Amino acid sequence: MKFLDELNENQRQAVEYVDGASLIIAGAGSGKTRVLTYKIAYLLKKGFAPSSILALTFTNKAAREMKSRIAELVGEGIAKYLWMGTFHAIFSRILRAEAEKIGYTSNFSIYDTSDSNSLIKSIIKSLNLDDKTYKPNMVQSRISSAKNNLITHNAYGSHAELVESDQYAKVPRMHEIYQIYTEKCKQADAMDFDDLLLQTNILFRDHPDVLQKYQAYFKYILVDEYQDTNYAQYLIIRKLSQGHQRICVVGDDSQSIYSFRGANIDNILQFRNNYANAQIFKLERNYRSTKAIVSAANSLIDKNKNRIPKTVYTEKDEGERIKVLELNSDFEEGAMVAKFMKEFKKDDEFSYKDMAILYRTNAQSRVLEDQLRKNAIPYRIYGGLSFYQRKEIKDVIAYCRLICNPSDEEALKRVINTPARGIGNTTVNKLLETAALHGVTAWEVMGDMLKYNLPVHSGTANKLKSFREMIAVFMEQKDTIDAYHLVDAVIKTTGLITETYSDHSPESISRRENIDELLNALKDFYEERTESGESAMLVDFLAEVSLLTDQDTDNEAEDEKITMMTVHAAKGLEFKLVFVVGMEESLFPSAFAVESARELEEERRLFYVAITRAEERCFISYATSRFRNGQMNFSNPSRFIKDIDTQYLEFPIKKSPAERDNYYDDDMDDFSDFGSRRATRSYYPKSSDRNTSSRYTNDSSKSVSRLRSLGRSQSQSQSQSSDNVDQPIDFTPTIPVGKFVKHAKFGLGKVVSVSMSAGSEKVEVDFGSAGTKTLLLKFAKLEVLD
DNA sequence: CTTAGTAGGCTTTTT
DNA sequence: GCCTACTAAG
Repeated sequence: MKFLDELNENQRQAVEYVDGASLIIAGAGSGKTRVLTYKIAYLLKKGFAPSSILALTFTNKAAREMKSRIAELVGEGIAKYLWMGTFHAIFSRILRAEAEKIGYTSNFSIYDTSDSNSLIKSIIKSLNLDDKTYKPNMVQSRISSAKNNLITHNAYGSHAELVESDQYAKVPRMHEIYQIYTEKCKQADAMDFDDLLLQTNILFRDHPDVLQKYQAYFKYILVDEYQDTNYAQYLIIRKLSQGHQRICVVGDDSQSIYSFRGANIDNILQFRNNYANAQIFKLERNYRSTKAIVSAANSLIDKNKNRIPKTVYTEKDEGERIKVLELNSDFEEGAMVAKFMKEFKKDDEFSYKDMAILYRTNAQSRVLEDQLRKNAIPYRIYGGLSFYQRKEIKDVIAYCRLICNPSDEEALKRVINTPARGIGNTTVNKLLETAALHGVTAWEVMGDMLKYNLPVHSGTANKLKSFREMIAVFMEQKDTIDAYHLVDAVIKTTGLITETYSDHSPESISRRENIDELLNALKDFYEERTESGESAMLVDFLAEVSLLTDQDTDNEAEDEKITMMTVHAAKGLEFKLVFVVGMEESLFPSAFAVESARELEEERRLFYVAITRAEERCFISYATSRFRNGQMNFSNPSRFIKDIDTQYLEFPIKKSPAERDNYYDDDMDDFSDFGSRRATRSYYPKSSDRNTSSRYTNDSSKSVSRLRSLGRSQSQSQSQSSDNVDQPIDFTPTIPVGKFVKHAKFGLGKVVSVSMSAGSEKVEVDFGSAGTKTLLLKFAKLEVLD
């Protein structure tokens, strides 16, 4: 087979082993996707029918890309029969086919995170619980992690550990909430994202015949990004592969960064224990980065204890060392990054599309953005609110959901008064209460308000009636009119778009654009489906759209723009030049992670992911002060910088005072420039830019507040910099970080950070149970202990 | 019932 | 600082 020649020895062995379970440990940049695609092509050549191969990925995008690459190897006609998709997409398909076996209809709705959240809120309220104690988000994540670990609401109550933990967290009625939540979902014929995996497990557990059917059907199973699977996913594929053991999982334990979403790194670490005769293949040759970058990353990840031993190497040139930058503030950090980018561009070393800024949190993007705009550097920000999470889009989808599934209470709640039609909260609550009282859906109550004694005035009753009639018309049409034309009618009839015509605010314009974009997507959907002879009805569209995210829509990497995104979002991508910014304690690693060794290791892996995105050059920067949550914070360089072997680092660039002054000059220039922000946006004309609408709409207010903060921080950093001119930034603190100190009131504590503030030394001390306090050294009487 | 104003909250987020 | 989600007045 010709394409096997394009693989190295390890890759080829991994591809050719098809007789039993195998684990492919694929280091960063080791050609993982290539191995996976070639392996599938190999399986096809070996005689496996495409429809007998199940390949699971974590994003639709990954699935689509892999499918098209396989199509190039074996032809579209064959590739299209592969079962390739995300866990959620594939198993929702199976669940729809088998729905009635587990008490659902095949049209079940999929509740997204905000639907779940809203449902949980209403449950907490109905139980008369305090939502300060029972925080909806907390409840939601508890339920989610229970589901990820396949603990049903029945099992929850008898799970000693969970019950105890709930007692401890002062939320003893968690179990009850979970139970009602489950019932409500079922009543609404709705599954949340976690249900798609949980219910698949329930289906396989309670219906051995169904399991057997799929076991026999899927003759080879492949899983990508295996390090990020959770227990529910692990068990599904374990059950499916039980008989033949023809399963191949691919992943890199060093890049496991999604434990907060339930991913369990033990799945990959314990693979050999779970699959007795598993073969392990290690892809250790990196084709992406220079030696300096690979070595630096290796020395970093080596500090993690919990990992599968491997040594990533590269045959590329040594390359430049990683440059570490120290700045006085987040503003200067942005300015410095912009400056470097401009220089690289000017020297023709890199073009903008080869550059990326990676950060730990989305909130960091603002300052960077300002600096880039100031320097006329075009950028694209990834992350933030996705297209499908925008209000107007969710409204349209909610109408669709209601039309296909009248039991969908969350959809009903969302659209019943959107746009405003005089059905307010009081009415909606009465409606829902009456429905609950009679054990029927709100939709049924609306159908016969007299029968259910709905306590509303005749005017309100008429409004409910006409709303119901409007929806009922669409319900009758949903099987005869295609999705595109139906949704078009929905948007017009319901008045969703009408209200955006009346005013010409940027909000309205952006909302209308988004709705138009959705309609375009629908049109494409309709045309593609019609062409291939597939059904293009509303239910078909909904089945797909509920599992779609923003990651799937865009792909204009060709644009000459730099990329800005969180490190999480950057996984799987590569750039010639990478800036990893905000390498500070409490930010990266996140303050949430420093308590636990396990979480700290995950943060280190995250940093590993960040560095290994770089092909040629990598910069790491930290600021000694930063605006966070509206106030100035002082911080120390991240401990992770110390984890990198210094021989691969180039240590701080000390800025000359003159150079520093330049930043302020730049800032001043910008004051006159702010009014032209709108014009600046023409750098980024594509409406598919994420956040377009939110940024757009708040533009003026934001620039005003931003201006204010700019002015404030400037005076602050200026006074600080004048301190620093005669007092170098790396002053020797009176009490070094890490020292134990004793405070009269707070007791024993440990120095977390030391910084200069307006000429005085400021220490941050962790007093354990008394909390972390920031103290000015000249006031706080601290006793230094050895 | 709608709206404007304010209090609280806050990592990461492949589905 | 910025966003959301709830509360008080129209």
